[in-house]
Amino acid sequence: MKNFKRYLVTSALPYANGPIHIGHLAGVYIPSDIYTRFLRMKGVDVISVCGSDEHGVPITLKARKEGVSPQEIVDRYHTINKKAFEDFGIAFDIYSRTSNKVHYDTASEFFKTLYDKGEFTEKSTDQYYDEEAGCFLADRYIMGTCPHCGNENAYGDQCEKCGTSLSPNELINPHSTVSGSKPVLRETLHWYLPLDKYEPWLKKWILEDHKEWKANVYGQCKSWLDQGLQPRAVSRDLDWGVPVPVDGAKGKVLYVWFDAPIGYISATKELTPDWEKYWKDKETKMVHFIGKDNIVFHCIIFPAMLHAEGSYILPENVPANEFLNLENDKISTSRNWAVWLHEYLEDFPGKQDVLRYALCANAPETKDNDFTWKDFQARNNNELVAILGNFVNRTLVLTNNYYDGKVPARGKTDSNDDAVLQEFAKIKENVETSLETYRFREALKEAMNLARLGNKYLADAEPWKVIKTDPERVKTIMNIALQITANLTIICEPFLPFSMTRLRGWINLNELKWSEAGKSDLLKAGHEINKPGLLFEKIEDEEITRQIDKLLATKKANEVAGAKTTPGKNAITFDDFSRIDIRTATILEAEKVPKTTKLLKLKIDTGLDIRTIVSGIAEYYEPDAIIGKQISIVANLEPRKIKGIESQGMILMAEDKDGKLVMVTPATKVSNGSMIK
RNA sequence: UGCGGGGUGGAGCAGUGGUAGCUCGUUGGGCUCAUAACCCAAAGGUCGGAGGUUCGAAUCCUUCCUCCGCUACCA
Repeated sequence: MKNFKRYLVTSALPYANGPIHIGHLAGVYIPSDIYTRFLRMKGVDVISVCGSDEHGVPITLKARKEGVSPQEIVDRYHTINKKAFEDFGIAFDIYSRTSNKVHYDTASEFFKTLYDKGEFTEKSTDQYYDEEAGCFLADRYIMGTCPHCGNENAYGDQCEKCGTSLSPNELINPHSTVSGSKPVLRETLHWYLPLDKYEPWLKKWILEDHKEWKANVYGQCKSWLDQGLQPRAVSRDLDWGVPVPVDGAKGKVLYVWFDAPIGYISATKELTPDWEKYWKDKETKMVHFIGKDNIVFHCIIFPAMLHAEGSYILPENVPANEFLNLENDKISTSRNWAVWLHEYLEDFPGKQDVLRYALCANAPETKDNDFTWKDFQARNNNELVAILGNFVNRTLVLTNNYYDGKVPARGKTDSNDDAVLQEFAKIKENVETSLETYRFREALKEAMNLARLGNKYLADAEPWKVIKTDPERVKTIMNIALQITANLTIICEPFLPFSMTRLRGWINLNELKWSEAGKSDLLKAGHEINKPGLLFEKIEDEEITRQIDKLLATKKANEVAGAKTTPGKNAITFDDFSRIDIRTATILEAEKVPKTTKLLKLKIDTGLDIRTIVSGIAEYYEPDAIIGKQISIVANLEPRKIKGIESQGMILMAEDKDGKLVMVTPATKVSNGSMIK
């Protein structure tokens, strides 16, 4: 493995439109923090940079909704998030932001360099413009009727009802979700980064030179590269962001994904005048910690930008994590389905390490994982308290009881003692190897093995028994137990910095370098220790129940909030209405359409005829259960082929606020083909 | 539809060709210094299904099922 002179660790810039939750922590910031702390302890030159990502459309929309300026929004969340990181001991050297001047200058200059080198291509396109709001609309902010399934709430990029991907101009009756008005097409000029041009270079750099990247990262990159890269726009029509530094580019800003990663550079600039040695010296190892949604940006687009610019180094590794779920459900900011850092600390003051431990032990390193409060409790009670806390406690209590808090001298060791002492170095080695290969879960488990070793040692040596027959021997035993404790303060420091600080206080030990780990004379004979407290406390069921109740309350609140009925539609004439042929019918046969989750193929009696209708209700109705049911249908809807089956009409369903579909059935049985009017 | 990542004892994970491991939980025993914590032992898996390659497969190939992503900058 290549030896580097210094390290540059970056952590994904959190988007400043909401607070930080446990998913962010588990996916990005805990691993990056452990990694950074480990490197610092090794005494290598390392800086860790992060900051708020403060541009982009969602922030402007949030601002518009609240009637404040975008700056106010980002100020709010920048402050909250910066504090949350500090509170959890996430040890960035700098937590910057992309709305500050250094960043504007850096991003602007970066763009200018590429522009001057002729790296960009320019292209004019027609895009939807919202005249009322005075802005261009991203695909996502246009809604309309899906041309395929008739869903009236299809987005400009995709219809969630039938799953087809769309482009905004396919939508029938498009309207802006910003103002509600009908958008118009307007021509606009943008700059593109020709990713296709860098494709061969990227292929070699990733697929050949970085086979060691994590499977999820490498696979994702390979998939993109194999499919062929397209030029990507680097500018947007928006008044919030870094202005495009080119004449005639008024009203245009750098697209967020272009400016955000440059935030790493500007943060470094803000931190140190020596920033260039971290970014431009081949002796620097750069590592990006991110979540899986960011893989493409950090592995393909940003490296392509850096490569095009020419003077920058590239990331050595991009250890992306998968996602963390919460109690079996996706974490969601908008649905408030999350554990927010600031709220956690209100409920569990001083227990940062417990969360750090639980999240690291259960980090989504290879696949999505689930965070449950029960698991959190078990990790705390069965591992932190029972194994680590307990070992420390029994060692310190015994030392205080037997030797009045003075470290006893070690006498002659027996073979078991020697075996234990030799384990130190092995454990240190294991932790180190795991950390260097970004396997944090494993590293943590290895670190805990030191405490396990300690417990076993005490159980085997039984000092509380031996003290009655051979007090000299006990001095050796306790000396060794204390050396294990001292080693713990080093080995566990990257993972549990708050607790290890307390532990060092109890044994009167300064923070030691990583290289001291593995030694068996960290505490000299006669060294005095203090009265210990409890390193970790048991978490009772009631506290866990309270958290779960809190989440259940959120779920309820969401349902109430979601209960808002869809806004009414524009008036139509009676003539419009009478053109629709709605009538009753009875289901004769029903079967699932193979290889689909939602579709049922139904044979129905409409009174006029027997016909086939394909309907997306399979998630709510079992085929067998609905045979014989009377329903309402639109009989004169243009036939459509769905999954190769011609569907002749549509079944009327009432859609509940949670998306649940319910049949519209006549209150009492009527003859098939009865008109509904 | 396609592509990427998963599917291993009750839970969470490791294991990429050679007798299936770890942590937690469970059961039994031991110990009593310790926050009923600790130590020992045991039970528990035909490694998502099917087919194939091989002397031999969780591990390679084919196919199917299933979860999560790639599509709302939400890590």
